[in-house]
Amino acid sequence: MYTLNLPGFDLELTAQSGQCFRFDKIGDSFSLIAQNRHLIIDPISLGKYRFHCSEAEFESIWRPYFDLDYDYRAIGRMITKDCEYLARAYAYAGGLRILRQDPFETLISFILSQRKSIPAIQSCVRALSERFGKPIDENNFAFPEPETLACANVEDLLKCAIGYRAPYVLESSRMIAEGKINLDALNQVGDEELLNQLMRFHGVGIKVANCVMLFAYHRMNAFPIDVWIERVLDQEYPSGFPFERFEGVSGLIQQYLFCYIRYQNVTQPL
DNA sequence: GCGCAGGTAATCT
DNA sequence: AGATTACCTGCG
Repeated sequence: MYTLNLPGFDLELTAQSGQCFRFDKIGDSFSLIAQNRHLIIDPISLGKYRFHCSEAEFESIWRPYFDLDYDYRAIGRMITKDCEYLARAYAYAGGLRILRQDPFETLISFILSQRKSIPAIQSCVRALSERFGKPIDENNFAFPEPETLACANVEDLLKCAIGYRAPYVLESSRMIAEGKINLDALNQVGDEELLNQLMRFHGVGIKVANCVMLFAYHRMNAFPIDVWIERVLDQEYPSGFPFERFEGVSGLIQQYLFCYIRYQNVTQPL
């Protein structure tokens, strides 16, 4: 157990932000499968958390995973009062952190995400892990390796309710297993090249590629545009969003806007 | 039974 | 280039 203060960090918001599909809320606590581990986190009070792991594990694994050393205050200073809508979004979602997730898991998860709700994506990812992943403990399974999915039968994949995305998952896994694309090597390339390389995967378009860039490669300027963000841009920025003003961190802005519009939709649905 | 949910690729014009 | 359409599956 390791309890500490992490001022400004909002675990609940981060867990339900849609960037990661392996959080479960159990009572007041959160269960997470990542890094080939299973982690329980108890919120104690505002900005204070108890991690069910050693201090050493927290510092070496989870502090980087939760991106706790990135300076999120800098972007807060960029969002001034004249930003109006964005300032409100930031007031709500400023505690969000961009997780540093595994590229393969992120790639496959977002290939699955098309035409699916978040709960449906979660259940698909869990099914894939239970069927093809390495057991971590009695009830929890790591996300499968590319080599395992590359050898899977289509029927077994279809049992995970992934439907027409099965060939996408299979082919992408094969490309990686065969070394046609090296996901680790992509850490070294620039944003534009990374986008192009990711879009070589069948089933990966501009939106999914940007999600992988932001959530797995921590490219803070990647700006995924889905139906929700499209609505925000249409309704709140009819004359265009000032991307130049947030050059380098527009992906974070996207996350604030995304969480805020979804929150509004939950609390006061149309 | 029908329409839609955090899209993509193929196939039009 | 831009618009249209089919597509697995689960849920209301």
